[in-house]
Amino acid sequence: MAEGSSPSDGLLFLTDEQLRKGIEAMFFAYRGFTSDPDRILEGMDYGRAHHRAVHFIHRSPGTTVGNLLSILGVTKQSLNRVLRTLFDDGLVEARVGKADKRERHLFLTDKGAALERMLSDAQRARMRSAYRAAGPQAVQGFRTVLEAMMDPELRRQYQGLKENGQ
Amino acid sequence: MAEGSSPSDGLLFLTDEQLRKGIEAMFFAYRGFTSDPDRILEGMDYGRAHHRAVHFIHRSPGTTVGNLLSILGVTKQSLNRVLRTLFDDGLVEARVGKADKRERHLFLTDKGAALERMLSDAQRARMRSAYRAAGPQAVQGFRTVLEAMMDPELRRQYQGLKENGQ
DNA sequence: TTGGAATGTCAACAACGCTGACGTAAGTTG
DNA sequence: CAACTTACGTCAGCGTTGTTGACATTCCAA
Repeated sequence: MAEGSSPSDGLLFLTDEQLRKGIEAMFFAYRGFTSDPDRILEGMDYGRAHHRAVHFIHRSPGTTVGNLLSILGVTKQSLNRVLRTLFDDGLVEARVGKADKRERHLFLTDKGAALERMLSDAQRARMRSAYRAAGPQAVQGFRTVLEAMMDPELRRQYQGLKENGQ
Repeated sequence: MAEGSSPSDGLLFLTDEQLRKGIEAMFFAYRGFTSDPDRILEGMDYGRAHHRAVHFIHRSPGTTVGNLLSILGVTKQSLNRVLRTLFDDGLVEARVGKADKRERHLFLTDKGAALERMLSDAQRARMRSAYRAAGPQAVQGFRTVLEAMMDPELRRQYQGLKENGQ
């Protein structure tokens, strides 16, 4: 039992202990991932939910409420509460759809775009430094594993964003 | 401007667009990451906070309340609410410290261990399938980037867990 | 015209963060 | 021993963000 005691020795990275470390890495990394925007938003009347809305409206200008709902995976009541404050504060603007007048297309105002920039600058700074420290090959692996971890439905959403992402 | 239009051509993985994709990958992957345990816990009177407590008590049996507080990064009031229900339901047990009687050392009961297993089996299954699909090299990169993304303080916690991790 | 889709809104509630304040037991130090 | 500090518990109150359920409006489509 010197070596080769496991089924097929290239599979040591699939041991429960390795998987557990991956789980904990996700937990701690996600904390870091959200901490910079959270810090910026605290004190303003906004939170993580506002950040997400602003992010995806920036990402896909003109997206509809329903589309945003399916990306964010929350109820319309929950999203609506967030959108209302963003309208009221003049960060987001809704234009009635041309083709389908029931739809409301969402856009950031200049003020909204300014907030989005502040938030995403902070978040990108952390990603950039992590990416730089890890190197391109690690980044490739990072993205591969994350994609494999998504629910198929969410993966489609994610990949959909990629394409129309400018 | 055919190729080589960027400062130093190995750095294309640091463009804003690449970073944005990484950010979105974290967002969607984390949703998948938490969804299986969430599904199991819904209906029981527990939530994500209970899962985290149970996870780290399993991981470091005999850990103290204070230690758990620093790992989870929440207030004692918040943690206490969670621990109380776990005590009441007989999932977690506290033993007064021998050396320092102010400390309470936390352990899972059999019932608690059973819940932990159910939750971590589900979560590991997802990780395992993602790891398998991505391959060992990608997994290596995944872990490297996540570690680089953590706050230094949290990274120490994470690495501390690694060592005493069985 | 009738049904369903897209959206808004009111009300109530739950989970889980937070702060502030107070209490108690037990170590530690002067 | 007295005084301070640490580890923990607890009460009360509050904020964000998620949930259901119910109801209204507008408008596309069959």
